[in-house]
This record gives sequence, C-alpha cells and structure tokens, in this order.
Amino acid sequence: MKSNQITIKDIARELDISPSTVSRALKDHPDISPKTKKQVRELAEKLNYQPNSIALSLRSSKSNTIGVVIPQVVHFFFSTIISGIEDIAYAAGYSVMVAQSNESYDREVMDTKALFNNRVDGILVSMSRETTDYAHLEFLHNRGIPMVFYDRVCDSIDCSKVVVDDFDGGYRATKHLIEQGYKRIAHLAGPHSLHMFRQRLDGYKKALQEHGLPIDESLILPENASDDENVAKELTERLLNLDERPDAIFANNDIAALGAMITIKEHGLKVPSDIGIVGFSNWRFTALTEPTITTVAQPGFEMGQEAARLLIEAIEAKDDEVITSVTKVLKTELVVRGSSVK
Amino acid sequence: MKSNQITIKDIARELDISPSTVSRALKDHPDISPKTKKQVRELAEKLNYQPNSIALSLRSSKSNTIGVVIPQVVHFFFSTIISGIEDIAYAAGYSVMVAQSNESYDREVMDTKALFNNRVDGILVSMSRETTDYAHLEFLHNRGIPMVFYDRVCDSIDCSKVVVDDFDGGYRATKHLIEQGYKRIAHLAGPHSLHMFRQRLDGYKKALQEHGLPIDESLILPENASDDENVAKELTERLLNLDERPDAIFANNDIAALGAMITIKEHGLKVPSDIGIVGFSNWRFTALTEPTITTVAQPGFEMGQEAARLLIEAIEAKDDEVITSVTKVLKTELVVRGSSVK
DNA sequence: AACGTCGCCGCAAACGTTTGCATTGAATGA
DNA sequence: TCATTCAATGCAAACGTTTGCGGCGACGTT
Repeated sequence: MKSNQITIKDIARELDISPSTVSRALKDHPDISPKTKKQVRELAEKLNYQPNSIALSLRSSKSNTIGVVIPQVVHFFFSTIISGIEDIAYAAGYSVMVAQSNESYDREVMDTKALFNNRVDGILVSMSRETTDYAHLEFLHNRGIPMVFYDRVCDSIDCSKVVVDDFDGGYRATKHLIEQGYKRIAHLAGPHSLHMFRQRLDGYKKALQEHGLPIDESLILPENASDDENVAKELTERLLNLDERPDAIFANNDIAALGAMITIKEHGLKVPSDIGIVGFSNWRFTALTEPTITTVAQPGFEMGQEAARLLIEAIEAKDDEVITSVTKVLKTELVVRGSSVK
Repeated sequence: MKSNQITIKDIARELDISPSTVSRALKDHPDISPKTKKQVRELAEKLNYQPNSIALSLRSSKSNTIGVVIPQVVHFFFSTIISGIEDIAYAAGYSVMVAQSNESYDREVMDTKALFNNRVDGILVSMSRETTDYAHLEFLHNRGIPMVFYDRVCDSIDCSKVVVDDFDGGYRATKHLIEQGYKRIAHLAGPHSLHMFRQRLDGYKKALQEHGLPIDESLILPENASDDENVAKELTERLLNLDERPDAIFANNDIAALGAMITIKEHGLKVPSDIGIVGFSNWRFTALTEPTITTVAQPGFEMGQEAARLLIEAIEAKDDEVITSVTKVLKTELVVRGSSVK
C-alpha cells in the first residue's frame, strides 16, 4: 500500500501539458483557455488531487500553521483556551501545533525551538511557572516570528498580549462579599511569583479600602495554596483559630475554596451563614458542591480566540504595515452561587 | 525586522564551499575533512543555524508530525490523552497537530482532510459522537496513511486501536460494592448508543450474576445521565422512591455519581452507610467531596502514550515489514474512597 | 612514466509548487 | 505580404536540503 500522492506533474503528464499550465488552470488564471481548465479540473477531481502543502510552504515560506506553547493541557482553563485558539485558527485556514511545557523551563525552551524549526508562521505562548529567563522567546522575537502571549505574559517583550483582568476579578469577588454583609474577609493568596495572583490580591485590597474596611495582614495568607487542597485546609485551620476569626474567605482558586469549605464544615460552622466563600476559575465542580461555590469565571475560550485573532492579524500584516502591540484585558465574570449569599 | 532564516547556503557562501559540503559536514559524513567540519560546525553554531524542516519534509516526504483528531479538548479525559500523546511524540521527535471535531461529523471530515493536506506522517483518531459514515477515514487508510484509533474506535477499519476495558471497569466497581456488603445495587447508565456505556453496564451485570445477585431491571436506569447532574438527580429521586430502594449506586460517570450523592443526602440518608456510591472516570473533584467518591480511573495518559507508540511504530516500519494491527485494551483502576466503604 | 588509489569536495538532480519571461501560432491590420 | 498583437502555453528558476556520481590533486606502486 504505497503512499501515492497525486501531484501536479501527474496531471500534466496525463494531459500532455506542462505543470505550469496545470498550476495555472487550477488557480483559474486568465491566461489558460477554458477548455484546458476544464480538462485539468476534471482530472484533478477524478484523481482526488490534493496540493502538497509542504511544497507550498517551502515555496512561499509560509506554513499556515501556528504554534501553541501551553503549560498544561489537562488544566480546564488551558484546554478551554486551546479550544478557543483552534476555533479561530481553523476558520482562518491555519493548523494548530501544540507543545506542552509541563511547567518546565527546559521543556519550554525545547518546545519553542521545535516549533521554530517547524517554521510555524507565528506562536502563542503562555509561560511555564519556572520561566524567568526569556532568551528563548527573545530569540524568536528577534527573528521576527509573530508572537502573542496569553495569560502568563512576559512584560519585557514587546508584542501583543491577552490577559484576564485578575485585579478586577479579585475586586469584584471581594466587593460581592462585602455587599453580602461580610466584614472580616480573609484571602487565601497564590504564590506571589505569579503576576496574576498578586493582581487578585490587589483587587481584594482595593475593594476593602473602597468600602472602608481595614486591611488586616493576619487575614492574608500568602502561601502557595494554589493547587493543593491540603494546604488550603491547613491555612483555613489557622484562620479559624484566630482570636477574631474571619466571616468570609476569598480564595485565589476553586480548589482552595473547596478545601476551606470542607474545613469550615468540619469545625461545625455553616457556609454561607457563618462564613462566606468565593473561589476563582469556575471549575465545574463548584456548581456541584453543597452549597454551590460562588466563583470568578475566567473567559478561557474568548482568551484563546482573541490571542489567535491577534496572532493571525500580525502574521498576515503586509511588511510595510506597522503592527502595534496591544494588550487585551478580558473581564472576568462573577458567578454568584450558594456559598456567599446569606 | 525581516525573517532572516539562516540556511546551509549562507554558511556555504561565507566559507566559500558548496552547500553539499556543508550538509555533509553537519552530518559528520566521513568524506569531509576534520578541518572543514570544524569550520562549518563553528559557523553554524555562531549563526544559530536551524535546519529548515519544511525543506527536509519535502525532500524526504516525511513531516515528523502526527495529527490528532479529538472530539473535545476541554474534557479532562481527552486532554489527558493529548498529554500522553504529546509525551511520546516529542520524545520520538514528532510534533503534534491537534484538530478538534467538537463532536461534529462535518468538522471531523474537514479535520482529517486538513491533516492529510498537511502531510502528517500518521493520524490518531477518536471519532465524534455523530460519526456513522467512515468514508473519510477509509480514504486516509486506503491512501496508506498510518492510523490508530483511540477510545472511540471504528470497527470496520483494519488498524491498531487502543481502548479502555470498560467492561472490566464496570465489573470491578460493582464487585467492590458487593464485597462491601451492598445487596441492591442500582446502575445509572449512559446512552446505549456508545459502546463504552454498554460495556460498563455489561460488567455490572456480570458482577451481579457472578455473586448470585439478581439483575433487577428496575434498578437499571438507562437514560442519558452522561453529563448532566440534574438528570442524575432526577433518576436518583426515582430510585429512592422505589418500594424497595437500592442500597448502592454505580454511576456511569462521576458527575452522575455526585448528583446521586447530593440527592441522597437531601433525603436525609447517609453515604456510605445507607447507600454506597461508585462513579467512573476519577475526576479531580471526586477526591474533594464529602465523603470522597470511589471511582474507576481511566488511564487517559497511558492511552495517549500507547496510541502514539503504536502509530510511530507503524510510521517507522520499513516498507517490507508487515504491520499487524493490534488492539490494546487498557485496564481501569478502582480508586476506593469514602463513598463506598461502610 | 604510467597507472591505481584515496581523500576531499562540487555538480546537479530531486522533492512539488509557483511565476516571470520566452515562445509559439494564429489572427489582425496596413 | 509582412509586421503587430494577442491568446495560450512552456521553460526554467526558485524555496532548502540531500545524495549519487564524478572530478581532481596527491600519493604510492609497478
């Protein structure tokens, strides 16, 4: 079962004309006579001719492929982003090549290099947790490869970026709790090394200030409660043992929120009547707990779409066009559920 | 900022030798003198030469890319599979091109065509829910493109396949409940149109029979409880209102299991003492509920790995080798947690 | 001196496609 | 009748790389 790809040459030989003519006929070039066009088209149809896009890429130095560097495919937020990217890319005739860094810097470097070698037309990047050296990205940028960052952006490189308004998300989550009448609101923060977690914290602080509430540093637990419910449980224990315990918790992510909720219940306290809870990310399970968890929905799909749009725009810009870098900030949405409504 | 890719020709010109010599020098060909090799290698290093893999692909008619057709990237199980595919593919020097069918037949046809046009070396396919016509896949197969199915397989095409042993999963889940002393075990089944759900049901039945328990059709709710917790809740209501209510529920998926658990609690019953529960898929939240939910873990990562391995093996087989199709059946793992242990 | 050997390297073709330019033959105009 | 025009097509180069084959100079052998 040989792989017998039909080429323009095959058609040309069969019809006893030159490959050039076949090429032009297929493209409906005015130079070619209607009769020849018809013959060519019919034979191409009959043989199920498919243009070899590798040859096309080589000639045009355009691969119609965009590369995506992503920290973790399995995370809901990220896979949603891929879905959004894919949506726009396919509609615009691009294929999507995915490379997963697995939160490893070394892997990220290899991935960008591999994508570069595959001559992707552009690249969408969200950096790994480990990444602090940007040489591999600067290399691509200097080579003129169109690049757009999403979610985890690199400030020192001048290109378009798409981020979530984490500040606003933190602000709205906290404001919501305040409006529900909670007064002592704690925050389970994420690792300060990541910009987004600092933003959520700042939004939290702003909401407190705006409503005349004090910022009590003992209520801000800055440890890495990011992805481990056990850490969250331990931190919540600590909060509940304070002389003046909080009456609400804003967690930097849903897993932490759930961990907090479990611990609170273990202490015989009620959610939301004794303690209110808001999480972050709108994981599916937040709609399935008891009570359901109020959370901040991040627009992953839209983020993927927007990033892909910006990238394709940059790729398809004529050389003389000046592409100005833009940073799109997508709004989050507060999803109010049971855990925060008294 | 022109895209100035360094080519072999650039190196050749700079060193005043021929491109052939450069190519051979870089490949450590014995014909080339050590001195020339050294010069070439040093200059290549200095200019950061990266071979143009498109040109390589064209020459060798091998793209070192594998295509993946996947129904839904955002599903945990599928994204885990991608992760496994990616893992093996990158280790073997292949890039991964992802195309999402979104459970649409039309989209799946377009996707396979697009991947074919991109001249992927092979393709991994899991069919969409809608797919009942296999012409587009047969076309690829007849063209000699190596192909491996995973999870949602097509029986009528002769190629390797990787599936989960859903029968065994259903069997083990049910057996576990029986061993825990549950006697009247209900089953929230998935849509019968999908093979895997029928398998889970059959495994359930086998376990009952093997342990001398009757198969009570009133305890098998065959409706689509697949992805909607509300359906599961309603079905559970029905079960609880039976004259002789069940003392355990095996749900075809974790969401349904959770829905059942919530409903049971609403009725003032206890899990696991009054009613035991087992789910399917090992979604993350099953470890976070109260009680935690016993479930059947599907080896998504391993499935991706295995499928990628089989595909690459087929791709790299010499023409004279005869590739025999194999079907790998991966075992599930029962994850015993709180919801099923009295 | 003539011949063979060997180390090192370059030429040219090939992969499939596009495209500027040249070529052909026929039709038109003077 | 000859030059001009035009429609229709072919030629060849190019994209970047690999590779079979042949060339060439240096050396050793008879």
